Amino acid sequence: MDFSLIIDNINKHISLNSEEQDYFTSLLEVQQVKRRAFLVRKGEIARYTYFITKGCLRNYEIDREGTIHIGLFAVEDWWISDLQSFLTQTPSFGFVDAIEETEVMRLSKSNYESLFEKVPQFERFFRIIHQNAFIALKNRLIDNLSLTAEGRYLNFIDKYPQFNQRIPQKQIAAYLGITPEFLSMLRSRMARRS
Amino acid sequence: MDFSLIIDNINKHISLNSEEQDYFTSLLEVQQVKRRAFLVRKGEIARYTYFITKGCLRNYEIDREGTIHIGLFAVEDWWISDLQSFLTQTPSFGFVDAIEETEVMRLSKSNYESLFEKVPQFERFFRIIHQNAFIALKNRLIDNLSLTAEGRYLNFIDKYPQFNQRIPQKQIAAYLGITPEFLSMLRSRMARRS
DNA sequence: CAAAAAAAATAAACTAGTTTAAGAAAAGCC
DNA sequence: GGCTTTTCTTAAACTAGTTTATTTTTTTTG
Repeated sequence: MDFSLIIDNINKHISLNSEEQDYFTSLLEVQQVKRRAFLVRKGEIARYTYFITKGCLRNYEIDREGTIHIGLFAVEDWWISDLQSFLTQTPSFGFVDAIEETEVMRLSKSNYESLFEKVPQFERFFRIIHQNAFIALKNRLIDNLSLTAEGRYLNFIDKYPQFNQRIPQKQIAAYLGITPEFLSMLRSRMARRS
Repeated sequence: MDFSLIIDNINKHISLNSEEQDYFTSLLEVQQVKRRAFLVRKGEIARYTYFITKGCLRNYEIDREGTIHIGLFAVEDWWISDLQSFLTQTPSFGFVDAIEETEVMRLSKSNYESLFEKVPQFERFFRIIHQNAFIALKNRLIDNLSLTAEGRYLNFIDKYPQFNQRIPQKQIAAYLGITPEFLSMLRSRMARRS
């Protein structure tokens, strides 16, 4: 089993000795996720948080009108779950599913808690991960308030070029909060101008 | 000095003995904040996190066009700071200022850290506070994507009736991401209909 | 590889929200 | 208490983004 990606990810923020690394990896389970398969469904409790070793997942919610709103796209080297549900162990309001054939390493809530007890440095690690999620969310909120659809799209391409390649436009539109038709129009307008 | 409000706030999530309570309150400093005075300015490092005992504060950012975008309003019994700046001790992107004459109890970053060492339960307390901030932010993002301006306003009144009373409409409009003119129009339309 | 299904493009009619400008009301201030 | 500044209202012209419908292209699947 190849843990190098996840170990490197951890070591970006904390320093583990090999014993701690081994303990950590012993808590992980590998899971293959088929395209369109769900890792978390609305109403279920998110039992795991997931680290992506290959592929692409999304976290989204469906509103009263049935419209999809995307909270997060995640690719290799990212952590994803329905954070609210995972952290509070209450039923999820959203879904997590696979946009592509994906491989994840999952960590259960109980193992996550044990990890904090045995290797307290992980408190710091996950605090940083969650802080970064908060900061990203806040920046996105400000962007949504301050930029036009075109500005948000340019921003998205610039910030996440890797997503722009692999994620269907329809979903990028949902992420940006516009209709796919309008995104299509923006793209053709931008192509015409350049 | 009356610490009952802040002690009650803490005891909603954790249980402290009186020694721990005393240690905690010994780390606090009381500060009076005049209307329009700043607690955090863009470019400065947020040295404190603030608990409001009286009054109303806001956290906001100014975009490239000079438009104000409000991240958070907070009244009595709420914690506020520029979280990104406070937690990472890096220069703030936003401001925190007073909408009314306000009194806060502030906790410095270094005392915040000491608190974790001496009373580890506070790790849990602030984890919950930050989790709740994350959840609120995410819900707001989804609301911004899924509701019309009118829906967001109704939602706002319903969720924060106390804010609707004390906060100028102009600022509510900034929070909702619409112009004050449009909010005024919405209000008169709503009044006409009911 | 062909058929079916899903995604993307185009375009016209429409609507939610902005902009600009001017006047009325309310709040802050010697 | 009156003067100044800020906030709120109203309304008309405008623009960004939606809706609906049709066609084309791409992807999926047997």
